[in-house]
Amino acid sequence: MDSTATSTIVDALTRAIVEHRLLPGAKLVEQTLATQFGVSRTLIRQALFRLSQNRLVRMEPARGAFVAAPSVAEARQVFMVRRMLESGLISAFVAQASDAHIAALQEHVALEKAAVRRGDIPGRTHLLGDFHVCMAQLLGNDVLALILMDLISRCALITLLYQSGASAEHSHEEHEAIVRAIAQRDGALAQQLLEEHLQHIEAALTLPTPSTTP
Amino acid sequence: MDSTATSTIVDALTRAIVEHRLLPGAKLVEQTLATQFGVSRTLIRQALFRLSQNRLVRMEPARGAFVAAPSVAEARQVFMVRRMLESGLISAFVAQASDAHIAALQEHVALEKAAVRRGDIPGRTHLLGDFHVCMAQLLGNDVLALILMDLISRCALITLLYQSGASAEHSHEEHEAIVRAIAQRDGALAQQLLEEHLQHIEAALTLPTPSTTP
DNA sequence: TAGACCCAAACTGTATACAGTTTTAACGGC
DNA sequence: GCCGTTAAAACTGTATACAGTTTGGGTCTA
Repeated sequence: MDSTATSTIVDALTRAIVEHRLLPGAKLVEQTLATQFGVSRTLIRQALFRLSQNRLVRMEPARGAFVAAPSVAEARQVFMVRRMLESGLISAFVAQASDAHIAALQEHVALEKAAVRRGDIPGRTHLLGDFHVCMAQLLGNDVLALILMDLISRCALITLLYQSGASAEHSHEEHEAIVRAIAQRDGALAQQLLEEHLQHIEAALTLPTPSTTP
Repeated sequence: MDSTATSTIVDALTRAIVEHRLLPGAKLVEQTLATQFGVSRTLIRQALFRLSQNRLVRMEPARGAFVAAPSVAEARQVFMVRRMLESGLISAFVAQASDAHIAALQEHVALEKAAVRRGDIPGRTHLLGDFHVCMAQLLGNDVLALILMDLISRCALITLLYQSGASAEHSHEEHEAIVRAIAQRDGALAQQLLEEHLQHIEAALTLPTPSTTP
């Protein structure tokens, strides 16, 4: 594996979920997806199993697969893990990154700015999350990058459920500040800004809106 | 999902790999496993897919599933992530844990001692790894616990490949020291001991032994 | 009219069948 | 005796079939 057929389906469904085209709680009927993708239920099931390991979908025995709706408790746990990983990551990055790595990160933030400016919501959602993965990849730590990718995908669901939108520009500005601190090789400041950044995101999810929970 | 039939197979194979009854590089033939477990290939494939997401098995297209043999580079990445997670975990644990939580951890270390004393190699391998997961569970952070569980399973493969055994007693003693520091609510000492503990484990894998790599 | 029961349609869970690839081993040439 | 070729056996990848469960509606009764 993984025979890329399954991976294609996983990627398509992941994008659909992360970009909020499939909403939490939505049922994912296997036969429907199978005909949509032009494959048999076998491959759809494989994809759904993978997504359920990422916690992007939840599978109930004999009832089927649903887009996950993380609880507030789970959301707090995800953010706690992100803080642990990313505060370690950013100090390692400041310590080890070359000028080229920093330039790549600045390039990424420029892409963010463009997406935010042109109102490209799916694009900016993706880029704002990928910022954090980017550092791990530039450091060459694929293990960390994959774990962060999963956590950030889950955060896309979390922000959809609990966050009162319009914080995209804010996140982007904080990314810019973090990169400036990195470029000045100020590890302590970068770490502090990042932790504040994550706390800002998490602070917005205090209110469990009873809207999309069936 | 997950219909427990698959989970049973996943757990059995995970134990077999982590306890070194299935060695890195070993081929996992689907039909053979299917007859052994008394199910069809369908469920075996589901289990193998899940294990390949945990990086305990590696799947090659059209060639099949093999017990994973992590590279030294991957091993270092795993340990880096573990350091990030566990240093944050232990300081949170010291800050938040109740006396009952600490007692539970002491209980766990006592189980370790018993397993080490009676030479129960599978048992001690499992318990020594679970020590780290235990703290996350006691803290109530299931997200963290699951991630750590995966990482520690991979470490079982890594130590088998690169470590010159007989460090089990050493690991156990370090666990005891860590728990003592926690019981005294000395967060800084506990964190320092834990980081030294992880560095001791990682330090043993400098030499890529060319034995089990086919 | 409201509620309980029952049946049919839909869906999931598992097994099996079939196609395509890889592996293995036998055979013939050098 | 050794290596390249080839054919058969074995194995993986995908689709389909079948059994068991859930779901929704319709009817009958109070």
